[in-house]
Amino acid sequence: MKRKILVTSALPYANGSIHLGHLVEYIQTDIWVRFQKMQGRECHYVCADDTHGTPIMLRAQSEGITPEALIERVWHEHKADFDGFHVNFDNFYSTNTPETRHYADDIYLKLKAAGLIEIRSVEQYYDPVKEMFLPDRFIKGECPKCHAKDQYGDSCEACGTTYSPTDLIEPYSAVSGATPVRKESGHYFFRLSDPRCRDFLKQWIADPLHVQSEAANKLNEWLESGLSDWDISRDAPYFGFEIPDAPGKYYYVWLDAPIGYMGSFRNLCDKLSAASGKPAETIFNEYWGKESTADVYHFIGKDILYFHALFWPAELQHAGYRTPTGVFAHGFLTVNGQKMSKSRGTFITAASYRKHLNPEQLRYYFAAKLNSSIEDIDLSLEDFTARVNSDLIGKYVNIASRAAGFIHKKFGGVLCDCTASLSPQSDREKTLEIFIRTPSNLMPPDFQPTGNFETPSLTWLNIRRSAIEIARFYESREYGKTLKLILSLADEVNQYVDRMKPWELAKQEGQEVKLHEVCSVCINFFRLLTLYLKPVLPKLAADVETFLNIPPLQWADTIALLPAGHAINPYQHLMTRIDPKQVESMIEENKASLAPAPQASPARHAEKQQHEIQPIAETISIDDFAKIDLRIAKIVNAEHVEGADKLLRLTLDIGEENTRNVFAGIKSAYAPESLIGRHTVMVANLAPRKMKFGMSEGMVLAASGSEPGLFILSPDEGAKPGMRVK
RNA sequence: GGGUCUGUAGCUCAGUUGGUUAGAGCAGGGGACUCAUAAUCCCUUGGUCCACAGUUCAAGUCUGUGCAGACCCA
Repeated sequence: MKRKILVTSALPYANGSIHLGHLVEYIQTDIWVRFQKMQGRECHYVCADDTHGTPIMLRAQSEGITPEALIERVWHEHKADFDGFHVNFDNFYSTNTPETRHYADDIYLKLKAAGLIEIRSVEQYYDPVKEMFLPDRFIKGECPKCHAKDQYGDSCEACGTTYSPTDLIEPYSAVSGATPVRKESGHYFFRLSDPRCRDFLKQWIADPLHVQSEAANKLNEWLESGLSDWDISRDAPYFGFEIPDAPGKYYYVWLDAPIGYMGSFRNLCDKLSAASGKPAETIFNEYWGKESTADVYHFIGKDILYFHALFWPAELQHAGYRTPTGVFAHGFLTVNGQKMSKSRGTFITAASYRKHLNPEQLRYYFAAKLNSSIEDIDLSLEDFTARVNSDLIGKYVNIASRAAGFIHKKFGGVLCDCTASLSPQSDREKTLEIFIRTPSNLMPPDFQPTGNFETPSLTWLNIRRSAIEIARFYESREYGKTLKLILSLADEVNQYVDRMKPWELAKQEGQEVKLHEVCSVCINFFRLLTLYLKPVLPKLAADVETFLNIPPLQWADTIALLPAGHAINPYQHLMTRIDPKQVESMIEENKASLAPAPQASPARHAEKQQHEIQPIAETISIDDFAKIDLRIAKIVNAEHVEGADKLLRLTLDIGEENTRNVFAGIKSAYAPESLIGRHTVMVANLAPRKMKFGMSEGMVLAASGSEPGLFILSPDEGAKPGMRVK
């Protein structure tokens, strides 16, 4: 029976852009999924945007849009990034969907029926101005230990101490600035401390197939120190799902995030059902039902291990679902050996990378660094350039390039029969052939995988026998080892070409047959190397399939040769080298990009990664500043501009006789109607600029950062059009 | 503060249950070649395995204590 596999990557939070740190995980997972599909397995890869929680709610408020509009916009942005990096989800969905709500309610109610939900009163800080309870990260104050100012409510960034927000000295709300007050409220807890949960988790973690050993160490530490109950509710106002039997209480975003895997998959089941005729519910149960024989794997960052390896299996177990087959945690990304940093220009978003460099080259480099452990991986930009150029262009692509010329110039683009030269020659080779055709880990002891491959048939045997090991490395997420092995095969092929010296054969009379054979053999070697690299380099592999004029490569194709007379297409460059200047300009652009909005909301979620603000620009004098004439402007009209993706046409009153016409690139963040009547700030003495849509007579000021979101300024009450800002 | 993980050549990394003289790729040096995107091939110089102490016939590998970095502490 076909092996059935469901794979997930952690859900990106709909409050920020995808960056290179996120991509480690999506690329790691995508490679694994592509490998499984090439093996002919029934594999589904689902993900979704994680859309709930206070940060989303506040961000939408500050942008003057609904949370639904915000998550809709971010979804499209995320989707474009994933497509750009060839991350091929079978379904990329959202947690703010009926399916996710259904399973959240279902799991909650089953846990409640099992007696695992308890209501308890919790005293928390409350913002009396905003009339809302404040999450720890939205309370700031002085660190009780080192007395650093403006620290978050959960831990001090200066001394690293962790504490509770009530320990802060002179706390204030990061939302309104008000002094928070303590207030009690009923919270819903998942009783993880129940012996049923503890006993189940203990045995679940003990199975080395479920989590890596490093992760098990960590999980056992939590188990041994005693599990606490988990607070799964939040008070209104909150953007999320209201708990069915508890008005004004919402599921904490971390409750419905993993359930989003189910929601996304259920949504996919509807599509699969339409194609297969099998009821969606049946398909769903084949993967999530208690008796499921399918595999379910979660790829996650090491920081969110406890959500996926403690809470999640315990929830599933006691709500009557199957538990994950495996939870695979990976490490974090550093750039040039350090945390990603905005000031160093190494906080690189997916969109920024795509502007300057080839996404598949990043896939290759990440794959070369990835293994099955939770160690961090480093993107060393110099090493990245050197390695991609040397491995991919110098070694691998070079093989096609050096064979294709002869095939076209001398043989009309047609291959000859390679059967004779690639069939086993000696008795030893014949033995090896049998081993390859009856997959087994046992190799004849006298077979040395490296050394002197004087015959092409031996090289061919070696390339094919490696399929077993390469597959094993992919399966166990040892991509670095996979690529090392594949590249050693590419070295062997280049050595073969060097020994055969086709450029000499081409000059000799009567050597045409030999030349044809050498080049055709080379193309066959190249075809298999491409097959092995395909999970990592899907786009390049597709280009090679076009070049070789063959159907999409599958793992089973490792046995066959291209037939005699097979015509290939003219060779075109398959990949260009990285110029270090491309990397430099990407870094420079990231350094130069506008300072991000100082968001109190951390973008920490499905994957956390550190944020910094842009460095302050060089000092200017008061006279320099005085040159800029800033005026209060009343927006008397605002409208869409036909044919413009980003612009709104604003009509501004600054007290002059005539109004000003200004084009502002704020369409993504504001509906025109919402702006009419507002006061804002404009640069009144900016040289008029002729644009495609008319003359722009100034500019309005808005804050933005590397994350999505744009925020125009508003003067305090009382400011009148035409007043100077200074 | 407690815990998990990491530290091997200029760079990026392999080093199985302790077992000969610690390996690879890149970079560097020398040579060959010119089909190929200045690619390729052959030869070659690099190491206090973070530090100190210990266990052992034997330690990169095991133990302890430091130092440095990453993450977690619901």
